[in-house]
Amino acid sequence: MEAKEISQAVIGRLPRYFRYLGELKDEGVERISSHELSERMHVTASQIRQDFNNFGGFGQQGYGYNVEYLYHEIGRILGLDKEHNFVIIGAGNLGRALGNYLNFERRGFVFRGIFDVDEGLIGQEVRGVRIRSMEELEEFVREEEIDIAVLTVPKLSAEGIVDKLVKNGIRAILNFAHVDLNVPEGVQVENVHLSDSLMKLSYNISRYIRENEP
Amino acid sequence: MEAKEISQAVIGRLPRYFRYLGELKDEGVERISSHELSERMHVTASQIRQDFNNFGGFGQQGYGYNVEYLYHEIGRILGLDKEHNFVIIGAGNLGRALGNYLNFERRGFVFRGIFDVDEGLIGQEVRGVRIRSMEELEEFVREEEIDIAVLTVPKLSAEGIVDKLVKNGIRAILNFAHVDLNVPEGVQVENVHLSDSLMKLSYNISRYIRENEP
DNA sequence: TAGATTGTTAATCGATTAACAATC
DNA sequence: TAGATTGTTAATCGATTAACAATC
Repeated sequence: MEAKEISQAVIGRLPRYFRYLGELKDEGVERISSHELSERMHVTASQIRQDFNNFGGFGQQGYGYNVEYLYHEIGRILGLDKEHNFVIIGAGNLGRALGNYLNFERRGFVFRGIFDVDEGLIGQEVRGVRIRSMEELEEFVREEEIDIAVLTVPKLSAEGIVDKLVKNGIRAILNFAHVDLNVPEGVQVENVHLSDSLMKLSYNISRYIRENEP
Repeated sequence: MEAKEISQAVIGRLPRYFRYLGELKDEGVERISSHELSERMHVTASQIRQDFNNFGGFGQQGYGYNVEYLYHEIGRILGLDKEHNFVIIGAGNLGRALGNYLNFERRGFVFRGIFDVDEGLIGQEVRGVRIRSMEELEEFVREEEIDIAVLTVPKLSAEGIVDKLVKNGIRAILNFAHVDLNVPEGVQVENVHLSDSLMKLSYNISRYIRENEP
């Protein structure tokens, strides 16, 4: 069924569908047509139907989609029915904030460990998880079957840490370090480059001013 | 010169070019061809030339591109030659961490204020900036000519705050709240939806396992 | 000048939208 | 059954890549 390659453009839209369907579910909505959903999400009904049909038919002609069922199915497609153990590497301001913020246990993401090189931080706790020495990282990732590493370290140390993670079986990295990571295929990377986001905003501000406030 | 509309796909690549050119500059590299840059960045030389040519010819036949000049020009295109005042709204863990982390003064992004509803936080400082009451937000944005708001508040309060920001002339929002913001055209939004990023990783992990570890 | 490499046009590829027959 | 809406094929649009003449 799920044989042919799905484009990342489609994957990138799944979490948003999942969020809207969750809201509909909470509102007690039982069924929804691609047209109604398209109005709510500001995308075309055609795209919605194409996207869903990448994974097989979830709807019913003349009826639409059952919200509860579709919500559940998209969650399953996203792999949210499985648990994912994650660690945070770098217990600076951002790393500790994410430890408190990434509270996605109900989505199956379990915060298992946090690491830093700074002796002063080691032993402190973040949401009940003890900050460990970087020395323990490799064994921990291997033994505790960590899938995902959230990387909040300076760019210069990133590459070395990534090598260690890869060597010990990491499957994915959420990268906040401002470098492009080199990983073998099979290791997934999502970059969160906040300065890039700010620069895009800056460009679009300038463009808007140039075009509309001459 | 910069008349025709540039696609967001191109804009999205500019910060990365900017970063690589900055590195080349720091390495003392004087000139680079689209082919050399393509090898370094793992994109096609053709795309590089097309992208740059959206903004006019920066290169020279038979020579390539002057690194220093191109770096400077892309910075200018991104609007980094202008100052952008920003505030952070929500002084929770994430907001405070970003106050310390978004240290982009040298890129022209100036941290001017941080706001929260929590009486206990008001008066504390984040990188020398005092946490203010949300009551002061509207006047501050208006009087201090704030361009950019970094939004780290619970999703339920996001929409109300966005209205206030828009009313007082905000130009762009970096949105960490897990909702789609409704803004008039002319207000730029970049979303940083960390749970969406985790879900994409989850999907790609599942897919890789399904296809390669049957 | 000869060689290199851009700027730019043309070809290809992929993603989005439109249309409609199938069917609930 | 008639009406509604999907699933899917076809048409369009836009973005990427290839090719090459222009030119430094």
